[in-house]
Amino acid sequence: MKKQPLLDYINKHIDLTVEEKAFLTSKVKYRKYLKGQYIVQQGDVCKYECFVISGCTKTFFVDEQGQEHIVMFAIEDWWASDMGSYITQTPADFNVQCIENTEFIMFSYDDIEDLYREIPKLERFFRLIIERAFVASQKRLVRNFSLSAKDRYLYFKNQYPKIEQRIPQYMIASYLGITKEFLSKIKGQLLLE
Amino acid sequence: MKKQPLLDYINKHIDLTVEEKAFLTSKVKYRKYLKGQYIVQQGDVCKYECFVISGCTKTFFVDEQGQEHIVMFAIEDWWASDMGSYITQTPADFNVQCIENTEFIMFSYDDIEDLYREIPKLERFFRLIIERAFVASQKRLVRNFSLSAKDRYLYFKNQYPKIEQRIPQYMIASYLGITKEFLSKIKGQLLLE
DNA sequence: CAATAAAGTTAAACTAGATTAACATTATTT
DNA sequence: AAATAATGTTAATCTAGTTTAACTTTATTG
Repeated sequence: MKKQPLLDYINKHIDLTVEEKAFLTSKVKYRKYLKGQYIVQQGDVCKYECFVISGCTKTFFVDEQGQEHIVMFAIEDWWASDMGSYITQTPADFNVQCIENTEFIMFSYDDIEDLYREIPKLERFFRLIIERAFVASQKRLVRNFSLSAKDRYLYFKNQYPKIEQRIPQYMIASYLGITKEFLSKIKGQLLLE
Repeated sequence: MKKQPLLDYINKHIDLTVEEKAFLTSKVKYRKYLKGQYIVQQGDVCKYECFVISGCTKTFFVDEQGQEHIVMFAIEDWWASDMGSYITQTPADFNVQCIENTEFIMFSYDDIEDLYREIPKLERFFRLIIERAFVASQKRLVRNFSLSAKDRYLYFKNQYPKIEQRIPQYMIASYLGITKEFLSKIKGQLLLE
């Protein structure tokens, strides 16, 4: 069943009964998007938290100078959304776009409170997930302050070898907060070492 | 009662019964620290999530070159800890130090699961708190990528006027990810505008 | 398979912010 | 009130990373 990967993932954090699993799967929806399609657009209200079954997304925003900044990537077993927009139901700061054909399980804002009511354990589940996401975000902040562009690249390469392989280099540069030209230079330097 | 500010704060997010409030207050501890004292030290395991009743803390880490980087400040109604260390009970990346005499309500790691068991609503409470913290962290990441040092300073000044007033300038520079000399220059430039 | 678009490279000129170091001001302690 | 420590300023020099622009390589499409 298409929703199985979500159940497996949840199962790592909390135990659900058969009935709870049934209720959960009845309340979330499976959907496929094509490469290039948007899940959320800057300015729209984000209606879904999306669990990635397969494929890959980028979350980015476009600044006043028209420059694109990639905030995160999401692959299998990650979450994609503009959480700020989702939790407050206000216009999104970010875009979420599929950079491969991507399958999701989507948690609608309209249904999530029903889910929490029927399955209070999900509060714990999402607390655990978001705790980890917060910690990762803090650590990334720290790396951006304390590491050079080269070291940030090496960290990324080492930490997410799978992601590095399937994503164009200019997007990695954007994620690292540097220009594609400079990343190209860094890679050149690393080859000579 | 010293723990009242915590109850008021929690009350903004969830409703607790009289018994729940009693249980909660029995399980958390009030404590005062002096300016300069540490709540967590880099390398130690973080045992507490600390709610600030009064005073101010800085969360920072020291990099390999011995440079201090301030990750966040916490004043009244904020939380201070190394959440990464707390949730995984592994050595902390960060220090949390009081930069004023500071009063806390402390949630011990050893008691928190009891609290969740007795008061499941607290799972929701902490989920809501951490969602917001995560969103704030993401937005800060974005500002660091897309704004100049000057604009980051102006944002900080505008967003946290109370914090700016009570904290030495060199700490603000550290929080913004710039040197104290450069912040001084920025402030000089702003006076001429 | 030719044509076009997308992605990556190279190098010169430039800039935001760091570094260093000397000095000024403000708190704190004795 | 003098002495010391903490904080803040100024200016010259330096550097990591940007910008611009021309070019190359790799994918995609008609």
